[in-house]
Amino acid sequence: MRLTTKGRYAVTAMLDLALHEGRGPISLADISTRQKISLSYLEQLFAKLRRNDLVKSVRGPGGGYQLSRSKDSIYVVEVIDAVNESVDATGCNSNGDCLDGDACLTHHLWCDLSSQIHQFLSGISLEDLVARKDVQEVSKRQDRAHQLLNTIEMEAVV
Amino acid sequence: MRLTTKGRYAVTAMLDLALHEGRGPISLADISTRQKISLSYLEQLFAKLRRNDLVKSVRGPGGGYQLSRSKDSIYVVEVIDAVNESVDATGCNSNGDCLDGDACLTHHLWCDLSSQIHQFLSGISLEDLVARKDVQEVSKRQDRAHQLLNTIEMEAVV
DNA sequence: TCTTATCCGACTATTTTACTAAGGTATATA
DNA sequence: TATATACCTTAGTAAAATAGTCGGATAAGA
Repeated sequence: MRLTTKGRYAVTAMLDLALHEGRGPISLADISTRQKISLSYLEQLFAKLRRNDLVKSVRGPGGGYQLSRSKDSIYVVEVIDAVNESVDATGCNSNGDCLDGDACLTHHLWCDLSSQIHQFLSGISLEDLVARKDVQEVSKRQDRAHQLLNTIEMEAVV
Repeated sequence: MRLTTKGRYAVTAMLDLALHEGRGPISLADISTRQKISLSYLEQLFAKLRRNDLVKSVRGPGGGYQLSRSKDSIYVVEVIDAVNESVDATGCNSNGDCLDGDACLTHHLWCDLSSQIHQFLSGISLEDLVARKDVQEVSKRQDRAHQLLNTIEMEAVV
């Protein structure tokens, strides 16, 4: 089992989409600056998210990504699964063949832990996260910083 | 956060100790054959377990390792911690400085997940595991195989 | 003193992570 | 139709971690 920046980035990016829903597609460039995630890395992650039907894309200028379903029906566990970060804590993908085809001493313990984690993460939707106060506060801060950056850019052009 | 064979090996080895308690120290060679874990790798893991006061060692022939406390006061989470496998799911060690010194959008989610996992694993002692039916069955199977191996070895010597 | 076993440090192959680079493709707008 | 935007794809890569191996030192019982 691993839970690293890959899965965290994916969930963060999906939450960013959920937070900025309703104003048309969101570009990866926007997510990249807001969440400080490398653009090309985001592209790789979104390729997987798209293949797993979690987002849909719009090409061309003004394009970007949108959630493919309503945010109350997308669960954190799906996002993590989509980028290949398994939530399985066993060494045998829960097959029970961890020690020469048989279960190892601690097989059931890791099974229990896995279902524990799975249950937790499959109980939290993007909607749930959007509704959280701490998320809203962080998001507000990020939006302010983002707008400020845009303003400076515009002035530079002029 | 990661939970790989390192942590699983450590817990498995500690459980092996707990299961064979009472007949003096258990050698790593025994654990190695029973649990199919490389002896040198076990040595590395037990160095850490010893430094964390989870086991005590007896050198020389007939020596080996014993639990340093009673098995009902050693919890799975301690064993995993001892071999440096963090149960923390955040990217900032729960410091909240994941994004330029501030919390990232999903910081609190990973905090919640971490405490969820921590709570689960700190609620399970070696005693609890020893008492489990599935553990006892696997252990019996392993002991039979182990004794058979010893018998064959003795005959080879003769 | 020989054997058994813990101790200890250094070394290594393999895998994964978290990227970067370098292109190509589709489409809205001027 | 030109062009800029933004998605899409593949390939490569530095750094870190994993899962070991190897060689030898130390301690204690037979």
